[in-house]
Amino acid sequence: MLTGTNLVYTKKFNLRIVHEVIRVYGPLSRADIARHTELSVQTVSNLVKELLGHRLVQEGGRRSEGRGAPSTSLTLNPDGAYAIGLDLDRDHLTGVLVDLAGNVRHRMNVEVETPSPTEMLELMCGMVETMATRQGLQLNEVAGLGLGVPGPMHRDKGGDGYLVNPKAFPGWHDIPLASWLRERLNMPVFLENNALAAAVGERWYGAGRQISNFFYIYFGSGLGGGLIMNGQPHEGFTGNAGEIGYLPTVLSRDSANPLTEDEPHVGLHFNMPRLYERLRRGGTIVGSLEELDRLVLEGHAGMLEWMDDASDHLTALVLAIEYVLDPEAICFGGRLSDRIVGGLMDRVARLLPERRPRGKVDVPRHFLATAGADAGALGVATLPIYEIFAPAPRVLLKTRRVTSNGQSGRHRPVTSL
Amino acid sequence: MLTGTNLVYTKKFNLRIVHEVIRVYGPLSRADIARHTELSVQTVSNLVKELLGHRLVQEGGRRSEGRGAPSTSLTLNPDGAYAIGLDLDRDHLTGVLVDLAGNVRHRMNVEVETPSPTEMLELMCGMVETMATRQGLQLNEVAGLGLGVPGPMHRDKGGDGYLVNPKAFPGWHDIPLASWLRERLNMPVFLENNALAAAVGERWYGAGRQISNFFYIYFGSGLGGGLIMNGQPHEGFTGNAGEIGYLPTVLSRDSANPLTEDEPHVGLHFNMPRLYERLRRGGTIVGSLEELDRLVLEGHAGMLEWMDDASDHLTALVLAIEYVLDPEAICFGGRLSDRIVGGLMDRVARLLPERRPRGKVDVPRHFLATAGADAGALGVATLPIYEIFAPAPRVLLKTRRVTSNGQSGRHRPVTSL
DNA sequence: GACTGTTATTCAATTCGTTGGAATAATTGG
DNA sequence: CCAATTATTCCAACGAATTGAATAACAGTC
Repeated sequence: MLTGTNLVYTKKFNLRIVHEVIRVYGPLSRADIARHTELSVQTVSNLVKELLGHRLVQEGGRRSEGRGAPSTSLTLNPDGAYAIGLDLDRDHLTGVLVDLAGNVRHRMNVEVETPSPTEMLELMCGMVETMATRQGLQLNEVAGLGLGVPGPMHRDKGGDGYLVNPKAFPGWHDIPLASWLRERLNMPVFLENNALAAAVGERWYGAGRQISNFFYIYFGSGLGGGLIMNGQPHEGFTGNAGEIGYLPTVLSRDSANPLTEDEPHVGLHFNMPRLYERLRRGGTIVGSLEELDRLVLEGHAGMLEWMDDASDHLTALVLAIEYVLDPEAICFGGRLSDRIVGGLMDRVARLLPERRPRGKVDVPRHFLATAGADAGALGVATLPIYEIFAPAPRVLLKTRRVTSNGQSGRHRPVTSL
Repeated sequence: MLTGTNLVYTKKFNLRIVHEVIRVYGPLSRADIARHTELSVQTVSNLVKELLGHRLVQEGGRRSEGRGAPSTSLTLNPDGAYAIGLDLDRDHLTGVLVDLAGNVRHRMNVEVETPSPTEMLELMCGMVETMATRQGLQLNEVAGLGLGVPGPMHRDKGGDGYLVNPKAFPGWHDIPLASWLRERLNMPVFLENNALAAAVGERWYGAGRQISNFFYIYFGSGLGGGLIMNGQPHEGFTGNAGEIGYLPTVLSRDSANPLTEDEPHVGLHFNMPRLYERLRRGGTIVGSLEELDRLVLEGHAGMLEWMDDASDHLTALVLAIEYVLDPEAICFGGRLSDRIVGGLMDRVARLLPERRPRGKVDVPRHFLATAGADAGALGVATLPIYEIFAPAPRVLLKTRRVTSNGQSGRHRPVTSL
């Protein structure tokens, strides 16, 4: 826990910092990097040479600005590493293969319905192998696999996560999906709440690159949330931080509505099957997110009504987040279309001022996620990348705890920063 | 922001780690420290020698366990450093002088009533000088001054905090109290929300030493909260993280109780002046926290009724904290007596199970703060100590940003780890 | 009581990444 | 064409952690 450090770890960290600075602010020259990192130019030169050797960065053309020697610009090499992300939800499995620059090189999508764990394992392995093959990669050339699941989840001692969602995934209790996949694919596997994964993706490739404290409100087939603090994903003690969907609708019992079994928590208002049912009662038969988007575009009354109701609850959640966490920003995204998410954001923005108990001067700003509907899959795909490259403070410490990804013996790490 | 590091910072950090390990797990031998920190025994020996030179640690007797050479035990030297904390609230100003081991060596308390900023400045400087003199210290031998104020607050560009509380502190708008004190006393000054300060105190000296993720619910003359994440205090983007008192009582508007101007946020149920008024309406005249404690001891019906009401709202807040943050524990403390806080905790523990929407397996545990009624003052006093000794990840980085404490030119730092 | 294995601590030499200064190269501005 | 400026690399040096050896002190065993 309270471990020291030494110059070996210093180098590991500085390598990651140089990589990170290029990723976030690039293209950059060696001198630029030195200014950003406050490292000496000599040190930067050495570190860059090493990154070039690993083919993680590449030299661009020489560019001269003002007088002085022209600088050689450095950018990340997109083909420096690949990772695969699988986003599992109650109705679908989406897979993406991304490169180091965050480009989605391949994408697959399958509709599913209450699959059994073993069926799902086969489906997942098939997807991973198919996408790797398409990219012309051996499995051991893939940096790792990220797997996003709808929360809540449970973590065992080794840090591996298990689904805890008896309603959407009956028969999945205590299924060690991550271990299975590691065994089969022989690569690092990261199982994570898809909301937090989406937040990591936004932090890594989206608007979150410049924001180190934000909350991500994730609209999947339910409502989830992920938390980035000090630039790092925050899982919480049991891995369920940000599970705002489970907050009771009515916080105090002495209010006039008593708690009913039917409507206990906010998330139910964002449950897609329930929304379909609600629309069906109004005479509109839909069953997919695309159709919902079309309804909004057409100005469907029942759908707009739902958005009003939903944003009312959403406003409450935003308030809770504001006061408990005081983040710099709140990001809205997920699998719902940008039109729907944007509509909810507009409504929340209108409701918020009158709901804040007293005039706050500094309020977090809201922004729409940049990743679009594949935010979840892209997010989990970044988890292996993040593990390898992120300049987390942890990298500096000697703590050699067993990581949760637990790469088994045979896997040769793609890179060893 | 994304700065590198080098071996100078490595040493600074390792020095702090050794100090911290002794503080938390001590007394420890050099060999013990090496095992904890994963540093080599030689490195530890060198670092300990340096700490001994600074008189920050001291050698105890030699102790032999089993075979082998006996080890010399090391403990912190309580007199290695002193700091002063002032806890300001609407009705009082409490000051403590603490040593490095967290012992309160001197304590002062003054009742106040809507003081002007200049009056308060004089009062504070007087307290600081009095306590320093009693301890036989020059002002420049004090590591620093921590100042706790009831939130919310506002931070300027330089990181200095300003009170934003027009009701309890009229005429204090835009008063740079921290700068004034720095100017007058010529020592580092840290202005912080007293709830967060109490959390830091609990983390540093109390049960929080072993817990690195917890939320501190602070009962002052209002309701506040402080957040420790990854062992570090979390201020939030505007310095107001944890201000749970400002959450609306009823989260969703479509509930049967509409929002009234009179009862908008949860904190009002924990507002002491309002509690006094409530008891007065019931025929009981009290005006201090000690009297409230006595009422509970005597089983006063109105007071017990308030505790029932209050814990109902508290339960809601605990739920919000559980789901947004997922901390390891929640700490209850502040200026209310342990009897009252304990009573509230008991009631919350009874209410919680039936209010959680569905069966959670891992729930944060609750514990009573160890510091007692002076938690706030003790907490702020630890802020300067924390700044000097805490092995925060930041210490490892080259970022030489202007710190918020902003020690001016003349002050010679007590120690330079 | 001498011997052996174990543990704590320090001394001396080594290692390794960062650093500072000097050197080289390329470009702009006058 | 020359001076100033900027980017980059070569080289020697520094400093902190590390490794290995040495010393010391103790418990248990024969």
